[in-house]
Amino acid sequence: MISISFPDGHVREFEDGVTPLEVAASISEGLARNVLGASINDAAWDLTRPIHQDSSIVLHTWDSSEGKATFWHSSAHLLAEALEALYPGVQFGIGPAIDQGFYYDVDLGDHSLSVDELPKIEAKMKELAQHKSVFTRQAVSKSEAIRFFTDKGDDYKLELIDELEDGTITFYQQGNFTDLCRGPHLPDTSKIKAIKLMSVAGAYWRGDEKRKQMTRIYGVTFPKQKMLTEHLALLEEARKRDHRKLGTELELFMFSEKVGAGLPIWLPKGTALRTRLEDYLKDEQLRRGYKPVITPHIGKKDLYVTSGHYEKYGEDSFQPIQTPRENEEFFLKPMNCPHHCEVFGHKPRSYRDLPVRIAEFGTVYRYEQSGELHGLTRVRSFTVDDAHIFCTPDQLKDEFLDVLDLTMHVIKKLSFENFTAQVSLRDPENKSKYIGSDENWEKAEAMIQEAAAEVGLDTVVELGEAAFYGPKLDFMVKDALGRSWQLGTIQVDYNLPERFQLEYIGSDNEAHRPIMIHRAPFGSMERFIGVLIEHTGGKFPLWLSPEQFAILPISDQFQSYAEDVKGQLFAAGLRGYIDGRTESIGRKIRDTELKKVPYMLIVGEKEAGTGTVGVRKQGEGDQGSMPVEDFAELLKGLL
RNA sequence: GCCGAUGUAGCUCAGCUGGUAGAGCAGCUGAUUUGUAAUCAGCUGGUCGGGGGUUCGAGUCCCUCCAUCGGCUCCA
Repeated sequence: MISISFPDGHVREFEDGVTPLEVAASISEGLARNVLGASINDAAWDLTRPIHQDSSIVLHTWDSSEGKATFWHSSAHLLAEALEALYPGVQFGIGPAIDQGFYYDVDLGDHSLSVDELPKIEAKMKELAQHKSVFTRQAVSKSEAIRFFTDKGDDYKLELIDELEDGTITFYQQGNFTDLCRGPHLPDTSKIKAIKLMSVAGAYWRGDEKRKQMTRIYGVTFPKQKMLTEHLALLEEARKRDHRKLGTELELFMFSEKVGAGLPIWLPKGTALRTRLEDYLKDEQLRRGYKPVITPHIGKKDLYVTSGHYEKYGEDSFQPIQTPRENEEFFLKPMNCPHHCEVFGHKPRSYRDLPVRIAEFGTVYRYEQSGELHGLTRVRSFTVDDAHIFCTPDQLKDEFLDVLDLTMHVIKKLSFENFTAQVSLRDPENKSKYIGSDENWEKAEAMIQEAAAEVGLDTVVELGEAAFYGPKLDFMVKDALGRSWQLGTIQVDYNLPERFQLEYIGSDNEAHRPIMIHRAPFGSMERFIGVLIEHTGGKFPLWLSPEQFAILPISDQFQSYAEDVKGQLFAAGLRGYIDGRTESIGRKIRDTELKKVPYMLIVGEKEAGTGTVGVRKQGEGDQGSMPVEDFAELLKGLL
């Protein structure tokens, strides 16, 4: 007998060799039916794999991420089995579960797979799932594993095996398909009831663009058809919130083929929104002692040689602009920091003047590869709500904490509750990618983690995500389709002050090197607003909304009363317009609803006679009528 | 940049195996003066993404460039 302990603490005795599935069955029939995977002593475990020692157990159902991962990983194997049946000779890379499903990277030789073939593969998967093929786990020696895939002719698997320890290698087989795999898997394929292959994409083998590009097939599966239907409906809803679609519909911004790809053009409504966001941060920064500056959009090549940007990105930037006579070379600025370093350095600085906080909404231009461009979230020209803080080592922590406070303030103000704080450190395997001494890097990296811990911020650490001059604390937010974007960022930098030979005179009358903090709470106005559009679905908070109200006269006769109301509301500091078209009230309401103007004010005979407005809230309908001044107060209370 | 797909009026889309473009909405004009999500009628509007080719004839086929979409790689 062995004893097995459960997450709630209680312990029960079972026969030696009991399987998690049997354990589940001993609890309830329903659990046995719904369980998808298990963890034994925190290690992933197949439901049908015997347990031979005293253990702790966690049973995973669909409601847990482990349960879903097991389900989707098994689905990837099912996809592979179908592909092997339909495309003999296909070679397999990797096929993991991901956030919303799974994929498998395959090499189909000369055949280029088109989306039209997906239904056929889907059908094959369904057919194979119904065979109720059992997933069998088999430990194999490294030489056996190599022999198997050599015979099969799968170079990718051989490369993977090459990196594995002998004695740790397992195969999983279901039906006629055998794969190198760590597991775990479902007991059999029959649980996979609903299958949808989503898309086909290219993906470099092992993520290396110098290696072969494989075909990646994305799919998602569910234990019930209804869940798939709901999932697809949810995706459809998310597409409606796509900022590229809403941005066009609400006339916030546009792109023009003539102006150029990745160069957003802000339309009046988008500009109104963006300006309000900028003004809000500018005010906040003034209160916190930032000094706004304005610097040019280009800078001499030498500036970027000094900063190190030229060496790092010179080839991958927009190429220099040359003056016609002198052949001087200027680059469009890809960052504001070199300019700001010059601002700091323009006069002698005393320790008494520090910290110096130089702020600028600076527009920068970066060459992004054509395939990378994406609405407002990945563009070639964007405006950073940038500032650079130059301080003494003693001040660093406090300055960092103040920046953190400001960033959290912004995130809260815009209700981005679901962010991830990511500590982006350098890749210890590849230090040559970065400038500066190990000592400075270590100091900076330690400081960021310390400060984050101090304010109780939950962070995830990512190695290799640092900027080339320093580590970062990045705030990541997901878009409507679940893609993660970096918004706010705080970076500690010991290196640029050195490269620019920046100094201040300390109380000891000696020259010292300041430390620099780069920070941008929004990150980029473009990306921030792109993500904001998706979060709000275009229904912006009242203080940001380009129009706060629309006055809808029932007929022409009430035009002058409408003007009257508008005058009163303008006087109260609110903004809006009159829809004076000769249209039915139903029509005006519909159009205004679609424009997502927060409040509609219906004015007709009743209202004109009593000095009131009929208030209708966007998306919520009629709110009854109230005196104009009450409405003004109501709105001001909401700002 | 790479793999795959798409590109027809301002927007959403139709256009079969090649025979020289069509709808709804928007816009304009007129009528309607309207009470909480589309009043009616008429009209305008497209070098079918650009260029090249095949063909008697190309929105439909081929090449190429551009842009967009889904990914990969990259992201100071």
